[in-house]
Amino acid sequence: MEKQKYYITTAIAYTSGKPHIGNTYEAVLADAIARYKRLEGYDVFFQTGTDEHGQKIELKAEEAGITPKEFVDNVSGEIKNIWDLMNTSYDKFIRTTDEDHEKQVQKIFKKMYAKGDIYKGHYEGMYCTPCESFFTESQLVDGKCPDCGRPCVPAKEEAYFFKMSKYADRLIEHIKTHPEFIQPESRKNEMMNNFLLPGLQDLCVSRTSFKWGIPVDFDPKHVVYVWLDALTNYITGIGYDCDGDSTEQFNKLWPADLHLIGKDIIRFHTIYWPIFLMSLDLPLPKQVFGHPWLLQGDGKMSKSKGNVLYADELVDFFGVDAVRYFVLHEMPFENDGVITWELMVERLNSELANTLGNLVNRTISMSNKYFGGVVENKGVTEPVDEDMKSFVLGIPAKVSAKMDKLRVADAMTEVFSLFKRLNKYIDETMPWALAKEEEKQDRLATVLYNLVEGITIGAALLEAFMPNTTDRILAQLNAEKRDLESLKTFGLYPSGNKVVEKPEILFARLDLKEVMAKVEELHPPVQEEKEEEPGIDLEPKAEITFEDFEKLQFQVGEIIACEAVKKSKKLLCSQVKIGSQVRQIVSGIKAHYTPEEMVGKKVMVVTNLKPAKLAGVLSEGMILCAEDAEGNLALMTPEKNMPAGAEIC
RNA sequence: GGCGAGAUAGCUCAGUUGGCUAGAGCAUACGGUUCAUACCCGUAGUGUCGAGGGUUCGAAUCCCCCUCUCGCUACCA
Repeated sequence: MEKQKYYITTAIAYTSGKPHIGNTYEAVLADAIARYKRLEGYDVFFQTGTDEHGQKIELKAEEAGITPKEFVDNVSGEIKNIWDLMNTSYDKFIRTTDEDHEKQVQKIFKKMYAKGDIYKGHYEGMYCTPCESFFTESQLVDGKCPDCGRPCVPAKEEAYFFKMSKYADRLIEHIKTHPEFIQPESRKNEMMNNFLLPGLQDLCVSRTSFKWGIPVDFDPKHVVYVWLDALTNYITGIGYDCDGDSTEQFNKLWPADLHLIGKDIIRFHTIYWPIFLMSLDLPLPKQVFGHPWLLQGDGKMSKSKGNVLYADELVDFFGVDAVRYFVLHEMPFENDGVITWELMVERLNSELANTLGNLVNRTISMSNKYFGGVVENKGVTEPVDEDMKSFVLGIPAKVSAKMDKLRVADAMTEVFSLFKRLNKYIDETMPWALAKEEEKQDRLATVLYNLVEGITIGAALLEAFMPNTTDRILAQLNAEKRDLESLKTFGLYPSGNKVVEKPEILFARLDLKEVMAKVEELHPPVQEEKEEEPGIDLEPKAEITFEDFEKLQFQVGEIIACEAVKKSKKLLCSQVKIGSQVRQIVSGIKAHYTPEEMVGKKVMVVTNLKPAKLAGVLSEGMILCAEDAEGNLALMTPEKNMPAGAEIC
């Protein structure tokens, strides 16, 4: 019988810099699923890769003084190295700069245009370069990008648009009739309620403001929108051709069984991507899983805080399989996971070193001590054996059930419960006591045989998560790798085999204090932030004349009262004394200042701004703030005491 | 403001269609054991199951209301 196919993908990684452990997690998770499916007998195709176009990369390359291609070659190589270091078993590593991909994207664009799904229009609005996104004026946060908080620049482009609304009903229907399509389910509601049901906007799918992208071949001043470019990797990577000349591989693999992505890009994968596919008359992927993020304990990972964890560094500390274990185990299904040095050391010691490593070690030691390493099934069983055996034989089904639901962390926990059961079996049978009695030698041999067999089964189940560890255990036991089918039988370890003489330590225990000391050395606490504070470069706005500037009126205002705006999450409403009058000003700074803090402050106010209503509250001016790259705000206050109303000029 | 998810042991969480004295892991304490990487095994816990009300013979579970947290989204001059 021909094997059933299973096509799994990760999101392709954006080549703007080195991926941290949170990004690496996705590749490891996909790898665990891919490996498990292979164990189950599927013909698995696992694709990952890098997303390499866009203005952000064009700018980064310019900063680095190299061409965009050189830049992405470097970063893509680095990402591939990390994926390899983590032992991910991808079948294809696609790059969006691959020639065949680029060609195909151009053809796809043309086909959508010919079909009338893409039309030419104009786009006017504010543009955020890092996010590659247009926003309307009203969407901006203090003139900044609502997604990343960085500055936006006004832009008007001739642009191509995709008629999203044309397929919206079909997509809604599909989501309703395929409850498994979007995982976890809570994400489904968000997409439906926020985007689909209110009505989809047409999507701008081309850019003219930069060059580093795939040109629209019939209108070369446009490049294809990066998301249209990136999403299609899932089909171009396996040989899609939109002229109907797709490869056999494509016909076999598509539709994908699982797109594994971060929860932040669910929208692109469950709305835009399916609609693009509909436009191409292709079936939709069976499932999109938006996994949660892996965060570091002391706040979000951030390069400026110096607390970013990278896979290669963690591997230096703990080894590849331990790192795979951490990221897979600490990641729950729906909520973000947290990873800390303390937690990693704790997991390593208690689970990997104590439960698993020590079990293998003591079993091999006893085999050598009592029988010179020869493991023989003498068939002297006792009632306690049955309970252990049925427990061990029950685990594969449990693991399988968890994996079917993509509960990888839970699946791993099941495997470790097997090892715990074997430790208990040792206590139940007390081999050291049997060893002292001449007539119990055959019983002792049977017990040790059962242990070796049990460990062999556990090791086989570990393969998807920690492939190296599986190999190392089996090598020490002189055992063959088992397929899942053979795990239904207890006793397949060849009786009379000899285990290794000296057990190898699988996972060495680590001392938390020593680890922390080393970490400190590598990452000196960044107290003197001021020392090397990186400046922030903004997109330059168009030059204005002095007359333009003179139109603005800035004055010192004293906040005499302040309260939160009831109906809003971000707004504070302040009464600001300016000269003899009091103005009411609403500002989006609730996340940074409490109303109490605001009162008494002297701040910089734009006083001749046209009044407007925010969340139904009148605002007669604007309080000015400075904002850093992470969105932290600081009120602008006069350096010396100045009276309310003083002009700022 | 809209939509959604959640609040259970010190910590992280499980609790399927309402049903026997509410569970697991980690951490803690005590006991056992010595083959092993000072390891393993066992025992013990503590819970107003967020607050209040209701339905029911019976509610962590269903309904109402309140408080708080989180996600997405809108607004954020």
